[in-house]
Amino acid sequence: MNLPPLVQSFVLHFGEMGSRWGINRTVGQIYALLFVSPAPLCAEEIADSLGISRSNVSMSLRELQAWNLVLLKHKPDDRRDFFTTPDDVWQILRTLAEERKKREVDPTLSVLREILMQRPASEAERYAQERMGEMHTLIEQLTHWYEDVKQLETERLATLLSLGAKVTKLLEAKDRVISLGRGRRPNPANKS
Amino acid sequence: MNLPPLVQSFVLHFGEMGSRWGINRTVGQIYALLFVSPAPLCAEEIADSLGISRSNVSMSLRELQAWNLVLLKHKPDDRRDFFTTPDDVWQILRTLAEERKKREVDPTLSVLREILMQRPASEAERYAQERMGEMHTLIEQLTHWYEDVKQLETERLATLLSLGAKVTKLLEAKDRVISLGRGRRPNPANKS
DNA sequence: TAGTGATTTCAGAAATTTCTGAAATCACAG
DNA sequence: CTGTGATTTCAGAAATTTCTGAAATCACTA
Repeated sequence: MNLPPLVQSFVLHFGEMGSRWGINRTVGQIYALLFVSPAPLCAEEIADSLGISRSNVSMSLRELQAWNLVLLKHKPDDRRDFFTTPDDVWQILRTLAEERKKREVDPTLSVLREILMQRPASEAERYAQERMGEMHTLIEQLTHWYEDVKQLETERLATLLSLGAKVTKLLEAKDRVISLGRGRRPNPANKS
Repeated sequence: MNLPPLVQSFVLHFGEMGSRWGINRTVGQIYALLFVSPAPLCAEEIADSLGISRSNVSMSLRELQAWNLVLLKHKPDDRRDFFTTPDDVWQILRTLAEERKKREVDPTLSVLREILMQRPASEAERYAQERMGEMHTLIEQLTHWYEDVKQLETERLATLLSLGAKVTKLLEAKDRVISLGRGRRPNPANKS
């Protein structure tokens, strides 16, 4: 591996991290390298910088493309493909969330739904279904929230983040106002 | 594997999923099995149900304990250990979030901070640091938000979830009230 | 159409992870 | 102590994943 020390630490860490997620070491390293490179890199440059085979780079880039995590660029009068990551880290976060949901959450929800449709043939199955129902409900709540907030513009999203738990204070305040103004009982869980 | 069909589907799916995360197939399967079992199971029962070796069960349970994902129970006059998962799925979610943060986010933050302390020795390093700074800022924002909302009682958390993006509406309303009442300009990003 | 360089594919090699059975350890009862 | 059963450890076997080099494919030019 032939990189400036700071970049190398970063790349190595992402390699480690990669294996702790589902993606493998090389994929993590390539992503990290692209992320901190000022200009797009071609496959050969990546292979040289990381000291890995050209074919490994090809396969790993394919993987990153499947995750929508890299952008393909071209230089005039150069047939080679060049790769980068998006500039905006918020955009990267969104992509990551979306892809992980697609790969991890959606299949689980669909398996759960499938199982919950069936009729339990024993007390053991009845109880198992009950538990899966609880899990299903929780995941649905989380994904609904996600589908909702992912629509927000980045600025609003950042605002929401920075408020954190303090929004609950607002909720209380709002409930007071409403109940005061219209004589209704507060019901913070009401969706509409 | 010797399980009721519904349970088996669930267990197999979690095994698959496990490998897509960092944990391995067996660990995922054991967790799934415990989750849907009405009563705590001992190691031997797990080994039999899943058709895996006793020693594999032992190592996998150790792994699950390291994740704080299982509870140890004892029956009177029985020396064996029995295992379950917590009843409350929200509690499970909290544990999962906490442990993943500990293993994935915290080490990354610490590597980033370390690198950002250093003085760049070249333009390439300078740019790389800039990018890592962006990443660091984003992750800090996310973890601050997390540290904040994880304190909430489950009921409030659920309320917050169900509101989703609608809280931004409230923020706008609040800003109007404040600016009206006190003659201040709205500043939704203001933390205090 | 032949030639050139970039890229991909893929069979097998290398590395890593997972799993097992046998032995060791442990905890307790008699 | 000694025996019994539960549990853990760990070296190596088995399985899986990752990586490579050689060959194939592709895209484009002359």
